[in-house]
Amino acid sequence: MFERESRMENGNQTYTIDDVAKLAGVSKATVGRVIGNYGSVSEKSRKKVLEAVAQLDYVPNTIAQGLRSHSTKTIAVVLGSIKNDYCNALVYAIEKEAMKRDYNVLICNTHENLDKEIKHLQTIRSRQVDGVILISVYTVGKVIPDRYRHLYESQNIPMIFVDRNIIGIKKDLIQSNNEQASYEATKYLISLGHRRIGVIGTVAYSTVQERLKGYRSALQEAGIPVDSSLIVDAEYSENRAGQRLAAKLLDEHPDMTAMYVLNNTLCGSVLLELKKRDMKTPDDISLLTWDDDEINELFDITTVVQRVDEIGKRAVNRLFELMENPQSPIYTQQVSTQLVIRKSCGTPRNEPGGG
Amino acid sequence: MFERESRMENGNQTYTIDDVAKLAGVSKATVGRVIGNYGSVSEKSRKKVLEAVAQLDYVPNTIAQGLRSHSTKTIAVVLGSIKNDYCNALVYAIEKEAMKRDYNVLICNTHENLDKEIKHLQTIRSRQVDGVILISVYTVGKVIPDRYRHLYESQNIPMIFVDRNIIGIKKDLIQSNNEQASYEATKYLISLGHRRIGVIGTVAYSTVQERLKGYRSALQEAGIPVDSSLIVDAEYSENRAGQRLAAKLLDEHPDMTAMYVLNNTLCGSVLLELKKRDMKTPDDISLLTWDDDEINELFDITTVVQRVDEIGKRAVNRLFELMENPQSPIYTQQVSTQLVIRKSCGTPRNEPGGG
DNA sequence: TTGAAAGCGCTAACAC
DNA sequence: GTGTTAGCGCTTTCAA
Repeated sequence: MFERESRMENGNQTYTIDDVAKLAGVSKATVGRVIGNYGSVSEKSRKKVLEAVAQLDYVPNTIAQGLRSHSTKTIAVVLGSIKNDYCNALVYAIEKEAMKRDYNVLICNTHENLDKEIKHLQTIRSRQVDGVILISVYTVGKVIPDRYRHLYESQNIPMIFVDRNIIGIKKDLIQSNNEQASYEATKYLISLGHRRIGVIGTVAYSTVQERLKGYRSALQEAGIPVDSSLIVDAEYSENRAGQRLAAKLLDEHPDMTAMYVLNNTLCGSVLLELKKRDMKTPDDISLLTWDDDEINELFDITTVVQRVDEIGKRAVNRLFELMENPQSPIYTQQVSTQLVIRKSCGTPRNEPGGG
Repeated sequence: MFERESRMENGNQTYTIDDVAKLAGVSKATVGRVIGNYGSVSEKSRKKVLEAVAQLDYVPNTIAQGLRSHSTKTIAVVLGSIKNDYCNALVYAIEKEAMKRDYNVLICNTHENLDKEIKHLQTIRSRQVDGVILISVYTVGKVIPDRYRHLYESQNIPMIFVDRNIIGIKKDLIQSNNEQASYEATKYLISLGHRRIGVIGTVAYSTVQERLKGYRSALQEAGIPVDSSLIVDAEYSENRAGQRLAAKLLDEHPDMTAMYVLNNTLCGSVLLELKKRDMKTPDDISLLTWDDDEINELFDITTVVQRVDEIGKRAVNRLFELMENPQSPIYTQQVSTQLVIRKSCGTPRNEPGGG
């Protein structure tokens, strides 16, 4: 009794549902009904409870709620790195949408490292997170070891993939219409007269493969042979891979008239290489990239803009659907992109009028 | 009994400490000792427990641990927006450091909105987070209402400020040596011959005020009068404030020879305005900014570079110190910066040789 | 070195 | 409409 009173007087202490019940003169079940907004409570009781809550500045303990109700009001976002512009904008959108529903977001960077992804997924499980949004490290061709499969296939925690798919794991996937958008971007370059279009991207990811598919079909449709030496693969981890690969393409393919960059992370360093060689777009070379950025506007770079905000929003909404109905059938959502035409693409050099 | 067995067979179920205890043939207290690594356990028991843990792929339930032990292995980062480059890099560093200690990071964007900050701090409290890193919205001059003071002064949850201070709340603060660095950056501009230096920044934040202080003292030291109309204030929320304010300065102060930008968020849009006017650095105007970025390298902009990684690391380490010893005396850490000189600052135009 | 038992703060049955 | 009670899965006394 003494301790209870001393707690009441201590502004730094947090009160429990018992304190509220005692002050309101009702049982803690009734308090629970009021704050949880379920069951039925008389107006009189409700009022007393709300007054007590206000007086004590009572906030229910989410941890205890979670243990009992199996809902922690938390979603986890697992992705390569929040430093990546796409991921960054995605997390921002997710957090914003989650907040609307009073959910919090746990951020897990995998640094594009398999072990870290596994570790995060384990942690998430032990934290009883309500849902997971995953941009997996798993690249096309890599197989998840059996002993970790349960982390990806657990029916307990709803999980959806964003951007990248994992072949062999059936989950909801939300991504841009990569193939179609890439097809159209390539077609745009072709329409300007380009036939030798270099491509830089991290080939192993499903996303990039889809974009490559669109690139190839546009070329084929135009009767242009696909030269695989024009497609260069950037290892994710390499710092300034874009610079090295742009240099490689420029050195080995003097006939190349356009560069098509499939990851935004790479574009900045491609520009560094162009700067080094004092090459300007579109006069010396045409440049088209994915994902918008302030840089793109400053350099007038034509860009395939992804609606990351929309993707994040849909991811959260879909996750909530799955929380309510885990049996909801799996499907893939493709979000449209926009080709923002600026000034970095022109007609091929040395071919005034198509000579 | 039947249910217990069926759980054992279901790969998707998560096991509890009871399952492990049963399988290992010991009490759950002993299991707790092994996985928590405290007390003393015989080698024999330890081995049995570890085998059972491995066999069941048991992971302790963090929620239950948290409820009982009052440690949730979570720290919360509350800041304006993860989209901001500085915050972004900070969160990245924090998460990396936290992971080393098996702590997870809850991300809370305030969108520079007071109500959202309050709400997040309340949520954090109810979540029994172990520590908080805060870049507060509270600007100089604004007073925290009494009813919310406890959120900032609670002795229950260790909290430290990063970057921005809240006057009147005594907490650890980790920030760059803003005043000194700004003094030196300004001195550098003065040494090139500039006397009319325009400043763009979000004045209300303590960080920016410190930088302004350094700016002023450098001018005073050089005997240059401080013209407050050269200092323009960017509201945080305004989109492309940098562009509007750069335009204002350029229009109203034709004698201005250099611009000094105190927030990185503003620099991109300042460049847009320069581009619009077809002005080049350093020929038409000199430009110096805070916080490095790919853009700065591409545009050869001289920059005060903050060691965000170091700030994040220190923040986490200090937070852990405070968790262990909440009585540890409060202090401020200033992290050094580096003035990276590129090509955006030159001698004032129209003054060849100082005419 | 170990186990039994209490209880963290809450929700959900089940009575009344 | 309301209260009592039994746990959620774990840690932590306290005995043995």
